[in-house]
Amino acid sequence: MKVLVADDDAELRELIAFTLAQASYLVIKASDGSAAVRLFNEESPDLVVLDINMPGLSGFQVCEAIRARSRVPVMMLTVRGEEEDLVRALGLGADDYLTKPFSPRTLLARIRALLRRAGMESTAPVAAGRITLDLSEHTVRIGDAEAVRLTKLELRLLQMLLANANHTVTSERLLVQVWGHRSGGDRQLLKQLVHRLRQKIEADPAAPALLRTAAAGYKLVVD
Amino acid sequence: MKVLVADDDAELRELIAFTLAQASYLVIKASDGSAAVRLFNEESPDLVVLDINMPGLSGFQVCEAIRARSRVPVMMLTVRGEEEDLVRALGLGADDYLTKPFSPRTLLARIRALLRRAGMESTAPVAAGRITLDLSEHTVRIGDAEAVRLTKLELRLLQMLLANANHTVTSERLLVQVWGHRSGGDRQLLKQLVHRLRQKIEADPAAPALLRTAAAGYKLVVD
DNA sequence: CCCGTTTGTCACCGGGCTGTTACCGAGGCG
DNA sequence: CGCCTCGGTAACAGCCCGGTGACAAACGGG
Repeated sequence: MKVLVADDDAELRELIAFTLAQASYLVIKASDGSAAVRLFNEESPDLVVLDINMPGLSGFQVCEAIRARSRVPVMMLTVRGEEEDLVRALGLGADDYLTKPFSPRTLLARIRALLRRAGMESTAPVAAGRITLDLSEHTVRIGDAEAVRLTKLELRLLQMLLANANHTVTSERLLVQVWGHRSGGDRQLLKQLVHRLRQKIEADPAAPALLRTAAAGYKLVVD
Repeated sequence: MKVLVADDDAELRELIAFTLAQASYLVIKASDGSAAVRLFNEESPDLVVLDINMPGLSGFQVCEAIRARSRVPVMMLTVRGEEEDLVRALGLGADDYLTKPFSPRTLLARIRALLRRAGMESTAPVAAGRITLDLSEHTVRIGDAEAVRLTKLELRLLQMLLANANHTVTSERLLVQVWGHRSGGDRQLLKQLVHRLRQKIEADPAAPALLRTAAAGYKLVVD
């Protein structure tokens, strides 16, 4: 599950990101409004956490831009006592809000409630280069080829790699994100999963062009 | 639209009641928890506003009693800073909450959002493609075929799928929407219900053309 | 209260997913 | 050269999950 967190307050942003990562959400961070809009288009998150007060584009404007093309759940962050903000945010299509300060537990409970309500059906597929991932259908399409059906784990792995396209992701991190393992040691699982995924997405699985082995991990190469 | 308001604070209760009445909701008032449960059973409201701190039965207990038999939207009222309360309330199946004090405008906005989510305020389309649902008659018609009578649960399931025609709806979401289950334990129920519904609406139930199994859920395929 | 309908539960099957073990080959190093 | 490590590959077995049938429990109208 991918979550976009947009807040210009670095400390709060990292706290939220850490909390969500601990709960095995895949977190994408934005430090201002325009970055939030760009990352939303690039990453197609399943949920967006938006601070209202941001330099450049405000949370309202970001919310509006998102709502123009998606019904993804949006949670707004506000300072206490600004009721006008709440009414306006809900009017723009935000699904919920939190009043700062809030506890990590509260944040998690609300986010889970939102995702439960929304049924987490991100209609928009995730894409990078020639690779298009359809999370709701559990399929991936390479270029013009036919869509390939993926298993749950394969989907998670590919989602992680796609979120870091052209960058190496360490085996350690993949283990944590895909299986939730806290300790290392279980590399065999990853080896097998990579192998099975290559069988499905590589033209020549023996000579990987997309899912490459890199130092201490793997990397998804897109054009 | 009928709303049950339960709060032992007479002043706040009347303010809420007045606000809702102005917005042309029909309001039923309860001044303690046991009255709330009794009135809920007698009146079958479309939405419940529950104060957590009440003499006798607390808002938690009332919420629990309501959730044992209904999926009606529940909004909890809490005092500021009691984050534990929020987590507990959402865990018990409450759909939203408000922190006292709040403005009438905020209350109205949140209640409307809740009703919109529950699909009670929108004119939910009861038809898509060749499939036509008659909610009052509990029947469904496929193309020119004769209308088929459905049970309550079958109707709810089909209604959910129809509202998301051609899109996968996760099992988790279906469980919540049809039975109101909070924990995702019981897949057997869904399996059986899908099976029974297929017997009624599919030409060849062994090879489903309409109600197809999809990754992590089901999908209603319409042309 | 009785009886048919509806709903929940149990058992079983079969297929695909996943974890495990074993083995191979390449490369590093004494 | 022998040993070790590490990634890739294959094979296998257990497990999970969806489909199905049978039956019990709960419900509901006469």
